[in-house]
Amino acid sequence: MTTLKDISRKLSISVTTVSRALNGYSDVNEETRKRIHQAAVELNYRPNQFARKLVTGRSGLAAMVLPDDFGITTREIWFEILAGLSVEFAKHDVDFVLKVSPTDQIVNTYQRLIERNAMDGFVVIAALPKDERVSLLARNDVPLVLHGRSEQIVECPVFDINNYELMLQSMQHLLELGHRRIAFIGGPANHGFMIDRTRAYRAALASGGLPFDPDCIACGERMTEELGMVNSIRMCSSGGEAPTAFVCGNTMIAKGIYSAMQILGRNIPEDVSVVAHDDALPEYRAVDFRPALTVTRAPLRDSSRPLVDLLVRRIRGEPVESLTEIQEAEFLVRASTSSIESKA
Amino acid sequence: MTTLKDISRKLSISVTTVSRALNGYSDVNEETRKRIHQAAVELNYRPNQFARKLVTGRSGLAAMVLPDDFGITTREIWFEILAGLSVEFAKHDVDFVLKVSPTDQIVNTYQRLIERNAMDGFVVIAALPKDERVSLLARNDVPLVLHGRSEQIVECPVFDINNYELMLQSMQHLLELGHRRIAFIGGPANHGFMIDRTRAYRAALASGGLPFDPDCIACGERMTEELGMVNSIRMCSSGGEAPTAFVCGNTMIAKGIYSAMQILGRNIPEDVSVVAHDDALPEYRAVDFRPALTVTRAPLRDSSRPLVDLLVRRIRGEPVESLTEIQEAEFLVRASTSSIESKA
DNA sequence: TTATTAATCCGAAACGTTTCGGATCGCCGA
DNA sequence: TCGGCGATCCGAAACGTTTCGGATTAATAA
Repeated sequence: MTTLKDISRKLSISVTTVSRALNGYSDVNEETRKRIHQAAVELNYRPNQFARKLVTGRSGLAAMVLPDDFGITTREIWFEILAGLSVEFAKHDVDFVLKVSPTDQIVNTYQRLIERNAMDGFVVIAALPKDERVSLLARNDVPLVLHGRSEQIVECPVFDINNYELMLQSMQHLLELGHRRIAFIGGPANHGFMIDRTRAYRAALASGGLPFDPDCIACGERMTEELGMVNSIRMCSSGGEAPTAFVCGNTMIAKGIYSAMQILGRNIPEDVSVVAHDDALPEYRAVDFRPALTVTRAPLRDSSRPLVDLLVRRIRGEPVESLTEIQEAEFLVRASTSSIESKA
Repeated sequence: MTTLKDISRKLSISVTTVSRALNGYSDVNEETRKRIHQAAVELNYRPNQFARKLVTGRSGLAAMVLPDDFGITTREIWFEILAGLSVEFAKHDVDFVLKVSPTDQIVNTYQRLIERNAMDGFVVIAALPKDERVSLLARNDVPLVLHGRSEQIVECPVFDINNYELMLQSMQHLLELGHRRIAFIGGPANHGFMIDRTRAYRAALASGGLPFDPDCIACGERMTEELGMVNSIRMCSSGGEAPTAFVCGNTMIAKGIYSAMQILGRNIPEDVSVVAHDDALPEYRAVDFRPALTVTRAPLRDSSRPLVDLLVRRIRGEPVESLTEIQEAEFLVRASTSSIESKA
């Protein structure tokens, strides 16, 4: 392993100057800088990040800790997120460490990690409105980036999609098509994104002069096909008036609804319209649904980069105020929605 | 952050002694050791692993690098492996870093990691008979543990299941039931486990006095439902004699065969028997197949612990000879296999 | 009594960086 | 001639450990 001292010796230049040359300081002659760089590549020099950490305090390590029961989502989605983060972090020369912890031990795990003081920062996914992880990290002044907004006033970078707006779009689309009874099958009620979407759902109903019916909204810890299937069947076969349209928290839920409607003998879009939010894996293409699914789209895959960028910039010391990014979803009208009139 | 010096100051004991006390050296009085330990917990001391690395050379970091196209398996399986490794490594106080790399860049990624000299070791999954990753790591003297045996003579710990034996068991079971035409639908032909299983497949055929028919064996890069479906249909509907039994590389392939047989109107186990190797996720329970699937079982989940143990021991300097672990699979006879006579 | 030994302890160097606070030198303007 | 300045360079300290090679003391053996 070659060190600064090796270069220094070879060139008869002080270690200080070698260090400063390699780190791009201005007080080194352009000519010597060149010689130093050349020697560095010749000797295949790689800075020792541990020595560096000792003096700068930065380790080049970032972590994510996730619950061993997968929390709100599935193995596949987690993997997608992990893989994305890993490659994005690598671009900034930071190593991504993965911690998996029993769900009831998550906060302890964070606590230990903070005490060890080895990570430059954390990415926290699916923030709750009041999130213990977030407050713990913030309290200890360790950088984090949040996916999903948190109610807590906390000084940290945030990346999120505009959940309020995308729900509004879906609803307006359905309202314009003449739907008067629109159901919403979403995700875990306590999560930020669900709160936003629910708010938008109610706002849209109100703007359309429609009442809010608790029977037309369903939440569930896991946003699965099953959730969509079970709840759409319930809504369609209970005593009340059946919905003519469904808005789904994701495409799996939509898939469940597709199956349910087939079972019930109702056609999409003639009898019921379906809209979903699509943040799904590349394989689960909403466009491959039959009929093709109308969606608001904001692929999960696209969130790794902004998340990592924000965290890295935070670690570098950029002021937090500049580190918020809210992404708008695309709205893609396809074949799963149609005007209510066509039913008659 | 509290350091050795803080404890040293508080107790008026030299840093040296504090360090030695905490590391369990014998040349420190039992009484002072107690005082030091107590002070350490009072001050919430956590050793700085970076400083430690600088002098011992060990960082407490282990890594795995995997291809961004998932290689032979799926997101779900990778996640299962990652999660298992993460929790097992945590038990040894090592952080698990995940690297995802474009498939054609894998070796470069390793190269860079080796040069940076930051990882204590690597876990390498699905070893090829001649594996560039393995030889690269071995050549540079960096510890690794192998899942799956490699043909290369290489000094490294290995964990594997006994692929030869489990295939033999499945085949003997089918032979005893009177099957004479047995197909094998497996995985990627170049992988160690497939080589072993194919060898056992042929050996079993030979021991039963049966010919080897290339039409009765199918390999595929990805061990998916589709692979099982497509190949079993092909084997059953081509000109030749249809197999009366299938041995499958995993349970997904078996699932594909189940679907295929349903399409073809053949019953399991009356018309065809099916055996699979089951290393699957907890949810894909072979026992839930209808009819329940006969399997050789060795859950993937159970491999994290031995893998991590072996690697950690290697890093600690144990001699490699003692670091091989071959696990036998269970053989679970269920309802998907039956005697060939029952067909008549 | 003296040499030896065992039990404890410690000073200082080393690991590979970064950075603070100068030092040197040539040149310019006054 | 001299003070000052800009451009380059460097020594030394610091980060928090571990470890080598003793030092000290008291007990034991000769």
